[in-house]
Amino acid sequence: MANAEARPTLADVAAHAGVSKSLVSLVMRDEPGAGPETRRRVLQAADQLGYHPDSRARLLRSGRSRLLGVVFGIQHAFHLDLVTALYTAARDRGYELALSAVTPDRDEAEATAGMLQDRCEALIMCGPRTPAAELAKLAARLPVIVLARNVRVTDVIRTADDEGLRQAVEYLNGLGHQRIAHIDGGRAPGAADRRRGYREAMAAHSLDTHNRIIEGGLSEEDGAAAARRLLDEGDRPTAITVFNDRSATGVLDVLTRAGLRVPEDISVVGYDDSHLARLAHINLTTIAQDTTEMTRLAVDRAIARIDGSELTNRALIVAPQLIIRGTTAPPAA
Amino acid sequence: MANAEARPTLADVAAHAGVSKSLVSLVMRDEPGAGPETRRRVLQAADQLGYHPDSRARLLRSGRSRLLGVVFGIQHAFHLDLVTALYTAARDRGYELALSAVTPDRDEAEATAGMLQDRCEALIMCGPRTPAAELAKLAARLPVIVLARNVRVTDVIRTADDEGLRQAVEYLNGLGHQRIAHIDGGRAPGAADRRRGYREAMAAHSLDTHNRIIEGGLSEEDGAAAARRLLDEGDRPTAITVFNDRSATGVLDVLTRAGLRVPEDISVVGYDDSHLARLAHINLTTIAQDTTEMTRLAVDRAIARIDGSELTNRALIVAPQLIIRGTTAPPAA
DNA sequence: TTGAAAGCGCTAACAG
DNA sequence: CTGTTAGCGCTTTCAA
Repeated sequence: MANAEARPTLADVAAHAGVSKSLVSLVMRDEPGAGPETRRRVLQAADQLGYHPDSRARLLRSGRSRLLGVVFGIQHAFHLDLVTALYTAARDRGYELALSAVTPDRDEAEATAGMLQDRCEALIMCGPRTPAAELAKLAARLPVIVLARNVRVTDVIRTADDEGLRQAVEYLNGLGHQRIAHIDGGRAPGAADRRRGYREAMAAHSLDTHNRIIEGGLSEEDGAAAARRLLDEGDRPTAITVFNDRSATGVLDVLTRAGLRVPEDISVVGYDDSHLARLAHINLTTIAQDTTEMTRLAVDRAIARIDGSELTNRALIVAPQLIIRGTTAPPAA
Repeated sequence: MANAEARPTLADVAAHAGVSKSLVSLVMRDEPGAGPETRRRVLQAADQLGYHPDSRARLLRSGRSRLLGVVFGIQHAFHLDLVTALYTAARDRGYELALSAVTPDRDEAEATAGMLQDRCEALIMCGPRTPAAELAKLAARLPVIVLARNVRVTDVIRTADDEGLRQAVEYLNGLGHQRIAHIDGGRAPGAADRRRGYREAMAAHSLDTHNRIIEGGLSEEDGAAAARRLLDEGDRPTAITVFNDRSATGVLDVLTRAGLRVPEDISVVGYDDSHLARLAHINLTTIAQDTTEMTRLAVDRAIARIDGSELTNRALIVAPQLIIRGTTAPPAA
């Protein structure tokens, strides 16, 4: 239990096996260049001593870490989906992830600074709120890939959020809805594009007069508060598009408690297709962001930058997809 | 953008400032032993070159990383609360966190192995499902602290889960409830203790005949499914205690959809006091686990082990606390 | 207050 | 196939 005895080193193993350090190094990395008998002896010695290579020394020497830093918000359901997919994407390309969370007590600057210490080869930031100027400074130090936010100063992988809201509005209008409201995301990344998509789609279908944007946010409470305001105001819409699934959950709850049936009395469309939306008891119609594709692109782009490729196309836009579930239906006659 | 130019090193800064590496080293670490003028020159040189110390080399040399590894489930709301609090607790003691997530595509063994590479000085595991024998092996390599699970082979910080359920049952019985059911957590860490606490409390209040344990789990869907079964069976209880808040959310939803009013028709008590429970629109009565205290103890214990203290008391048990919110009331007359 | 030198544990050349 | 020799970038003695 008291693992006080200093950890064995390469040299210890070499001595124990009666070979040179180089051989041990080769064997530990599974590189060719050592005889089978030597290999066996080395592995046995390592096992006996309980040897485990020191990654810091290894990385210091080889100059590479094959480590991608990821900054994400621990409160954001969608970020968690991104992180989940990033692990898979990174592993497929032979990289590891170093996570740094933004929490109520740990802001984005702190989370980012933590990553820079760790000699990550690139930094992937989920929906960062850091000002563009700061991002630019960062990008001068190491490749930075921004996920799910629209900026100009770094590589960006994002969903065509305006298109997403257009799909939602078109679908609802196709069902027969006209009074379609939008509970927005305030100043959150992506919110502006989604608002614009909503407005443009309403205009395209000559529904301008029914335009109704309520200030929301990204949490359940933001959605709930906005829904309450919407109900208070009277002239209830027959359908609501919401900034994200999390906020939509709050909206659904307020509607239900107010005695409204979803979707019979009112339809609701979320955004993200986070795991929340897929839950059987929520079963939310939503606009899916393709996290698999986004994270694959993000990792590929990070690696390309690490490898020093000269790339011009800094923004990669992924198509959203409407996922029809149980919270939408034609308006009551 | 092309940050191809090799990163500046200590030596570069030293040359640029016209001093020795040692001085630069001191200055960069804010250690005493350098003249004010020298200090200024060094800092200026570092700034000009855009120098940032290489933590790998630094740690390699100084032998310490002041890094605590944390393994957690990205799907578990409560783990996210723990991680949030761990960041704060670790920072207070001068340590940093290295996160490794368990995802649907990345099991606990993989998440753990990732941490071992990183030369963390100790490992904190949130509700691990790794068998005790494996945990013991791990603990032979480095100090391991287990949070929120009851095992014998490592240090453990956990809530008195049986006591938590006793509080819930007593409170409900005090309100006048007798038919109190428990939707359990199956094989999840902590589930057995909570079941036992429920049974013992029911017995203590001579409610044995009303004992009713429904198999649940830790997700919303588990709770929803269990609630459906409960409703189908008839002889509805007047109150339900649920394994955790997340599952309770699913329970609430099924009850509401079935036309039952909470708490007028039926009371619900969750567990964890995760942020879910606190949301205005959920407002769930629950048993709080004191994450602040638990993580503080976990970090303290980790550091004590790192420092080689001989400690005997391996299990630290934290008291749970009933948080009364809006999902509980006396049973209908 | 400053500098020179030795090495942390490892990998990468190169010789044998 | 194997061993020797240099360092990676930094901290840490120890002397000046």
